[in-house]
Amino acid sequence: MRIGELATRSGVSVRALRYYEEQHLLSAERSPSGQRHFPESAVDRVELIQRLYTAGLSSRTIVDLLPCVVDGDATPELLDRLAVERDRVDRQIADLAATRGRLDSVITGAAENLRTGRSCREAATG
Amino acid sequence: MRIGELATRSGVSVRALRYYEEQHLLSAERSPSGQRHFPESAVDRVELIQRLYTAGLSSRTIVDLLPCVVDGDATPELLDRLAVERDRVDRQIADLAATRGRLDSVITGAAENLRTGRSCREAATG
DNA sequence: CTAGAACCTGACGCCGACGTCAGAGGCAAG
DNA sequence: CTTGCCTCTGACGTCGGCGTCAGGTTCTAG
Repeated sequence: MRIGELATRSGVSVRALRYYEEQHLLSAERSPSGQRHFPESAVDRVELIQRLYTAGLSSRTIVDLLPCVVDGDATPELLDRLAVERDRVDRQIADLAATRGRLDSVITGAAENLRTGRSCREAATG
Repeated sequence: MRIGELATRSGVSVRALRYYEEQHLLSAERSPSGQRHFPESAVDRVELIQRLYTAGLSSRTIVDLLPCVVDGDATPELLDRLAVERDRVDRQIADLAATRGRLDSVITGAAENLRTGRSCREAATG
């Protein structure tokens, strides 16, 4: 498929796809006129890339790990880097969970204050 | 305390602290000579700010929500924004958990391939 | 054949959370 | 007094993941 279709199907911009190719995250056949042609599998691959991006991995890291993630093909060194990233994601999740808890208790408390018709500040001074 | 001490105690750079003040995330008394002086409570506050940053909130959002988070003082509108952010964090956690699972199974699979002394690629071609 | 959509390659713009450098005070110790 | 560290205010630099514009080619529908 051409780049426009891949863009709509994977939900990312055409510009982003070109960027991914530039970063060697994605490869494409070229038609004689120079247009990119992607296989069906590119849709999944782009979604995977997005997933890794949102997990905080950089292009550099992703390009190193992708062969391993896609093919299951790894060296001990790659395995290490994968474990490092997984652990980072673990810490990130724990951190977010703590923040979520904090936000939640703030929401609960503030909602309670609203319901009882007074803020903590007012409660303190009055 | 002065800015250097706050920096070492909260684990962020002096530059970052000045930036936080500039963004109205932090306020400081000034000595006659212009040096900032922070109360003890600033340490916790900086850690809270860091927590919210790493949860993906922007300075703009944090500055709006901080009074609420710190004082429990909220309007219905603020409560909405808090809930929006909490839900975003929820989705982020779910997303990360999925990615973590993916990474983990890749690691397991690749480790298995290494242990059995062959890659998937080799397994496919031989 | 032609209009318009889709595609191409540069190349500059952007944004946020700082890093970093410059140049100039301030402050405790010997 | 001076040495040396801390602090100050600008102000420009950075980096990553694109957005966006320019100027040109290519594909497709009528």
